[in-house]
Amino acid sequence: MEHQASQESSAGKKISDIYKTLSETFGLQHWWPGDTPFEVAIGAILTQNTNWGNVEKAINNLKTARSLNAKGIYGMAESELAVLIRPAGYFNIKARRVKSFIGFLVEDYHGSMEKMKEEDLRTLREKLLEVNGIGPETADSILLYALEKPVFVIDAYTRRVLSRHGIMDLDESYEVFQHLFHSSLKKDVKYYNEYHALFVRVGKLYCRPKPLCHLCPLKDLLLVPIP
DNA sequence: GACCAGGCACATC
DNA sequence: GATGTGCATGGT
Repeated sequence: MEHQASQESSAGKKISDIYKTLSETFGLQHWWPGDTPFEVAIGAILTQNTNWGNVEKAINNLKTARSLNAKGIYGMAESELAVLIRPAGYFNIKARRVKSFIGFLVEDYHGSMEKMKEEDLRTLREKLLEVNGIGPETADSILLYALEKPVFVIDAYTRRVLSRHGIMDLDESYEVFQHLFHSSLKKDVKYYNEYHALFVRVGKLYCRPKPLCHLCPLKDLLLVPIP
């Protein structure tokens, strides 16, 4: 028990150190790109396993069609939506997922992200996870970036960075990764927002499947040999 | 042409 | 519970 606690706090310190180095290196990230909570939520679904540049094209198509709102998408055929979001890839799957989310938004919150924001956090997260096409990362992205709830988002880059530092196993569960952040850091929306954005920034540059650790600003914090 | 991208659901063992 | 597979466009 004592051993576990000291392990956890040492991992916790590394979590704080990594944030410090990343923020000093890269500065503010200004995430999430999106004009409204609704746009951020749709973007969270569209960006699943997809480059953000492609998502922007899809979002722009929705804007041009004056359909980037709950009513617009609710009244649209799934096939029509698929055509608009085509650049985001997996367009048939994502059209269904966006439709599922809109259905939930309309039925439970009258189509209002403001109303959704008033929901109890734990309840809302569970309900989001029930929606087809919304898994833990998408749910938490919506909670943090659209609704400003203090929930840490775990993504592929976060997993890779932590596993390469020997802090976590790559295939550890989402919840275990998330718990490490929740237990180590002050529960603060701006902090969580910035930290996750920094993971994506450093990950894109240096922590891809083929890593460039020798160039990474985190290399001095590595406690394991550089691959 | 290969590799990668801010995942998820579903089938199967 | 672990592991494998389909989904698809567009940039490097």
